[in-house]
Formats: sequence, C-alpha cells, structure tokens
Amino acid sequence: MNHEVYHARAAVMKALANPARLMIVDQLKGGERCICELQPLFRKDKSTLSRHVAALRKAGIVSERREGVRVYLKLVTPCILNIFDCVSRVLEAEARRAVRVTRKGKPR
Amino acid sequence: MNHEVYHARAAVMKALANPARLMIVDQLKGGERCICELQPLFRKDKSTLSRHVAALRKAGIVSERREGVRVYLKLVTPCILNIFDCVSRVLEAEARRAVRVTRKGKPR
DNA sequence: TTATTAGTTGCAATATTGTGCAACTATGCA
DNA sequence: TGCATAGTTGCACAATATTGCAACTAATAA
Repeated sequence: MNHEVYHARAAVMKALANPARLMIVDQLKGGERCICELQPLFRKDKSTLSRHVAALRKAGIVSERREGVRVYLKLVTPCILNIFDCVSRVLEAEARRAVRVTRKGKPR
Repeated sequence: MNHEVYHARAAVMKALANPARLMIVDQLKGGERCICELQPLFRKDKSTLSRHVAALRKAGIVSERREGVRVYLKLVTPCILNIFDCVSRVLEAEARRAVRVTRKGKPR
C-alpha cells in the first residue's frame, strides 16, 4: 500500500472528522435535504455551514441539486452511514475500558 | 442525535484522518506489530511516530502491550478495517465523476 | 555501573482548520 | 426594476495539528 492511497483515504476521513459535518451527514440518512433545512440545526453562521457543505462536496461525500433558490444535498455513497456502527463500537470499548480503570484503581 | 455524540464520533474519525495513522492501522491488519517495526516504513522522526501512536491510543483505536524494551500494538476494534471499503467506494465514485466531467467538457 | 535499544515528552516553529463579518452571486417574485 | 431568500467567497483572526530537535524515561544486557 503506497503513500498516495493513505493520503487519498485520509482526505475522505478528514471530511468526516468534524462534528458539524457529521451532523450534516446524519441529517442526510433519510434522503435529500435542503441546506436551508440544516441551517436551524446549526448554531453557527451560514457561511460556516456553507463551507462545511463545500468540504463534503469536495471529498465526494455529498452531491448537490439546485431547485430554484434552494440547494438539495444527498449522500453520494450511503455506505458512509455504516461507518458509524464501527465508530460506536470504538466508543463503547473506550467506555468499558474507562469503567475498568476506575474500578481497579490506578489507570495503568 | 445530540451534539456530544457528533463530537465523540468526530474524535474517533479525527484519529483516522491522517495518512501516517492510516498506515499504522493498515500495518496492524495482520495482527500485532512492534512500534519499532513501523519505524522503517515511516519517513519522519521517531517522536512524530510516537505521537501518532499516542493519538490512536487516546482515541481507543489501538492498545499496547510492552514486551521488554518493545511496545506491541494491536487494533482494539478490527471493524476499523471495514471502514476503508466504504472510503474506497467514495474514492471510486469521485474518480468516475472526474472522468465524466473531463469527457463532457464543462464541469457544469 | 555503563551502554544500548525503544519509546516519550517539552518546546518552538509551521501548517492547516474553523469561524464570523461583510460583501458578493443566483434565483424567483412583485 | 427592486426586493427577498438562499447560498458563496474574501478576509482576518483564533484554535488545532504536525513536525523535528534535544533531552528525557524504561528495560535489558555487558
């Protein structure tokens, strides 16, 4: 496995490595959503949301369709949603480890 | 789905969003590896490798076992490896889109 | 004890990301 | 035309991440 492959994969992972962008992806699990529908769920400036959407588009994770004044997003590759099953497993394993460490005393 | 969940997931994704760390994860697909075995595959300083390993450990992605002077790493949750199937699909979709755009002329 | 190998940590420099504000473009409607 | 809604972009600044060097710790062997 060469360096460019790791780099290309890292670019996709980077696009997913942000809470705001994970929220967007999560909102798209049921199908298309307009950016304007995401706005109210998002505490930050619309320009910030726009840039997060641009990052997902650039990584090839979402595609856009314009309808009048609105832009609708959808997941290009819905398998993205399966990734979170494994991520949850990592978080659960971490939580169990935290409990074990707390019960046994010294973290080590 | 609340904000903390996205934040926790993003922390795991962030740990995977780096070419060097993806290389480490990839090397662990066959089982345990010593950090010293990864060193020669890695062009950068050993302190840099050490910090990448620490990031994976902190995210709960790898665990360590010391054997004498060496530290052996393994994947806590091997489902991580499945994530790359989907990431590859994203990259393939992107590649196909690039070809289409090139053939049709204007990218829209 | 001293030396060696393996790995970690403090520090400083640089690079990359995330953000808001203001000004912009694009579309549709009165 | 003028106005409203939806979204994007330039700019500056703040926050994080990545890196190497040098100095450190940990385990083991001479």
